[in-house]
Amino acid sequence: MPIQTHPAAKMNAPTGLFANHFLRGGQLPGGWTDSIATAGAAVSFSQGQEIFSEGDDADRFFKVSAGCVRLCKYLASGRRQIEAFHGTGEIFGLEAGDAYRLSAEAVSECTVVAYRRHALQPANGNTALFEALFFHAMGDAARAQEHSLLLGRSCAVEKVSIFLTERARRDGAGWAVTLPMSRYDIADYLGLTVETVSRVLSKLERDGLIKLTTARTIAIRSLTALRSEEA
Amino acid sequence: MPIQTHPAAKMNAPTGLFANHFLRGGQLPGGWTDSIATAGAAVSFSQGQEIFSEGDDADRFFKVSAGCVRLCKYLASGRRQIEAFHGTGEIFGLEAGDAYRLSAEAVSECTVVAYRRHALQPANGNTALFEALFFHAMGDAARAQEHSLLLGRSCAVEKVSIFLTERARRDGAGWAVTLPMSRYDIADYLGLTVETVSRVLSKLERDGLIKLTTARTIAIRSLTALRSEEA
DNA sequence: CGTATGTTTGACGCGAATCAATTTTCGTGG
DNA sequence: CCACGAAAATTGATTCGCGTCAAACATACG
Repeated sequence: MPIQTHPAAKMNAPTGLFANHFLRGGQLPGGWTDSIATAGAAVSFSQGQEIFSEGDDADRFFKVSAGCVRLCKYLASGRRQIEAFHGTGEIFGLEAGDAYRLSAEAVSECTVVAYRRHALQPANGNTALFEALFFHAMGDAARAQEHSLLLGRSCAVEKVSIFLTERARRDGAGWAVTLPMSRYDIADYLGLTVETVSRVLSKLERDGLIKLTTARTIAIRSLTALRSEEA
Repeated sequence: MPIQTHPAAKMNAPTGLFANHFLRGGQLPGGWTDSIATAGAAVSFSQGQEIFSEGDDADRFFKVSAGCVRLCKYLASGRRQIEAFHGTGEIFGLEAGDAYRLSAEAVSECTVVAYRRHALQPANGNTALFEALFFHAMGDAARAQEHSLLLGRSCAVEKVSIFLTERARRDGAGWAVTLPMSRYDIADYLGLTVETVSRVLSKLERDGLIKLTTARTIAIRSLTALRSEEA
């Protein structure tokens, strides 16, 4: 069975300002990076390492060239909320203000390329880049809203099911989903505890919807059934 | 005691593309509307009326000139999640795709002005408008992420407390917070039930943090104490 | 004034968090 | 290559916050 197409991918091209770009979450059209100065060569981070921290001066933004990055926020109580995971080709860390509102950390060993924010100049006639950034911001907002929906109105089984189908759609490798992140990361992304995530995965396996090949590799037995678990 | 300034308002002006605009959530600089064609005069909606529906052709976007609008999504199960409330001066309904991803409804009697999306042309040299839209999108993303944090990692008391302090900050009318929306709306915004919202408000009143003057008017007794209820 | 809608309060049950204990996985050095 | 220790993941027992169900009360509207 083919992986179903995400609703957003079905949209037709709109008119006017909106006629040129259709981007998947966080991505920008190829070649755009040539038009602005980079802050340097690609930088690698080992697993768990911090790329930038909430409150840091947001003078740079990044593109993932390999691996996976998480954007998260820590509360005074020690709780953590992961806002998003960013994989290869996606950009992150572009802020409107002068400080990062979230921290970025390497989920897995990863490589990112940094770009200087002040290199972005709207007056230089590079409307294509400008448009791309605009759509990036719009995509960010859309994904954050989807995330809110997930967090606000779903029970544990629904959350995990949605997470898995979304993952399956992303890496598009058929039924095998490879998770770069830990159960803790998944829990903090879904607003659950590690134990609950683990329990739900076990339940989904007992029900025959998935198979936990290894802890970080999940085979999806029935995407249809899994989707039906989504509210 | 003065209402505390929201962190975002404290940011210093950044450089480059980011040097010109500092906008509160969803707002655009005055006068920008003169530069594009409107779809017509202001339109009024009565309480509860639908402005647009999820899936509708998103050829227009709107600015609230009076009243309050809610953006929400309905799940198949009948559950509803409110993503945001938009008050006077804020714009909403600007989409990257060709269809609205959310429905917009009038929370209170309200008036909005519609603008044609295709009137937005980046090539006409109107970089100021373009920048404004970019920052609008960035602001949308930021607020959606704050919302995620709220939904994912807060208990009922924290959610309501954050909601109230945010409201107090918005209308800035000292200690009296006027709520244009019902308890149902608040509940669906916070990912709670009406009963829980009501119970928490009663508890906050019992504890002396607020005073329920009328159902839709709340006097804040101690903003400090209320803030300490936040996570 | 009566009906509908919105709000509050109470009783109860369920789902997910918490606390606790294994088991598994994985990185590291012998 | 295997042994070891640490971290990750799973599983179980119990608690508790919030949802659900139900009813009383308040407010707005025709």
